[in-house]
Amino acid sequence: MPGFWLLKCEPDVYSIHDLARDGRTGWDGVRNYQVRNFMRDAMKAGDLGIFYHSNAEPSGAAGVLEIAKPALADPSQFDRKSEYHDPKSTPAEPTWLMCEVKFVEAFPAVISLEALRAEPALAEMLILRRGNRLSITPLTEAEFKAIRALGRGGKSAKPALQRSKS
DNA sequence: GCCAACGTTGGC
DNA sequence: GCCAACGTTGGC
Repeated sequence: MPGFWLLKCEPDVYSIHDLARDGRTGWDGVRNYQVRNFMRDAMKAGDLGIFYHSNAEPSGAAGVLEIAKPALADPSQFDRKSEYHDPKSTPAEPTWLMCEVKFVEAFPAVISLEALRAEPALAEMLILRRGNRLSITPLTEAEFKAIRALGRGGKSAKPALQRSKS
C-alpha cells in the first residue's frame, strides 16, 4: 500500500505545469531535517503526492504526482555555486536527500487553501495547522483522496491557470 | 510589504 | 544545554 504526501513548491519556481511538461523532476533543495527524515525513513517508490502551490494566487492543491525514487543524495549540496551548497556534506556522507517525482495529473483548477480549509475531511491535515512550514508532509489516504476528489471536480474549483503577470 | 511562527546558530 | 538573535516561510 502506497504512502501519501503533500509537496509544496512555489509555482513561480516550479509548477504542476512544469512537471506536466517535464514528466519527471528531482525534488531537490530540501534543507530541513524533519523533511529529510521523511524521505529517508518513510517515503517509498510508488507513493502518491499532492503538488501544492505555495506563495501563489491562489495558493492551493494543483495536481498529483508519484514518487519515482524516494531518497537520493541531493547533488546541489556538493555544488559550490549552488545556493543549496553545504560545505559539511560529502558524497560519501550526504547530509541532504531529494526524491524524484513523476507527473500524474494536473487538476483543472487549483483547489485554494480556503477551499481546503472548508473541507471537513481535511480538518487534521498538517499543512493547515498554524505555523506549519514543512515543504513535504505526510497525508493520510483519506486526506489524499479528499483532495484529489476536490481537484477532479469539486464545487470549490475556481478558474484555472490565473497568474498575474508583473 | 507585513508579520506570525518556527528552525538554526552561536555565545555563554 | 539554555536562549536571544537572526533567517526563512508563507499567508495575507
